[in-house]
Amino acid sequence: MNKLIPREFYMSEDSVSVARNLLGKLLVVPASDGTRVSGMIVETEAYMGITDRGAHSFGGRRTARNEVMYLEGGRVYVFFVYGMYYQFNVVTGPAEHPHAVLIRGVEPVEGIEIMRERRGAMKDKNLTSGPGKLCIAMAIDRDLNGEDLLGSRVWLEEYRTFSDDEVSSGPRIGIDYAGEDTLNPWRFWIKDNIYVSKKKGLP
DNA sequence: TGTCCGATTGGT
DNA sequence: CCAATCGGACAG
Repeated sequence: MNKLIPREFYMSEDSVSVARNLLGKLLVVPASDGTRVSGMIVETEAYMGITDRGAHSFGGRRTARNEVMYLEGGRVYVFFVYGMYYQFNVVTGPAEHPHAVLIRGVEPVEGIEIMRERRGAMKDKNLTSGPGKLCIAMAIDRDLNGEDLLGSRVWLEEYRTFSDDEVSSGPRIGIDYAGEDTLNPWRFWIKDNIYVSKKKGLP
């Protein structure tokens, strides 16, 4: 067990497939005392580089914020948004190929008590069911930006796999400004899992 | 330097 | 439905 995901997994240029295959992987971010805090990935979105109007790297945009998107696959891209939330991404593909996969939901596996403390008086179903929520629960912030997923501060492990009939896909969330790219089915999630983020207004 | 707005969330 | 809350991107 505890099988580390190797570099090759992240190096694929097919970021949509990587997003699909990240489902079921275990995201591990040890607490400061070394305690394992982890969650199984249940929802992802692919951001497809310079041709994707929804991506920070659209049009070749390259700034201090998104610089790590241009590194080789297997790096962590963390950014801050809405004045209060962080978002955790996995960089994919070779260097100078600024694709990434946003992790939008995880199911708590280890260290759930620590997650509860970090999230305050929230019901368990709200601990990690959204990209901002899981960053709070797993103590992911700006400090992890650029970190290597083959290092010792944050990494992914094999955990379990899901067949295609257990997985759904559809348009990404919160990118209404992306024009013709808004409707691309680049979001993936595990059917019926309660840690998939809830879109406002849906059951 | 000034303005606009966001890969969200939680409460009304 | 909407406020919170502030850094990044870009215009000037």
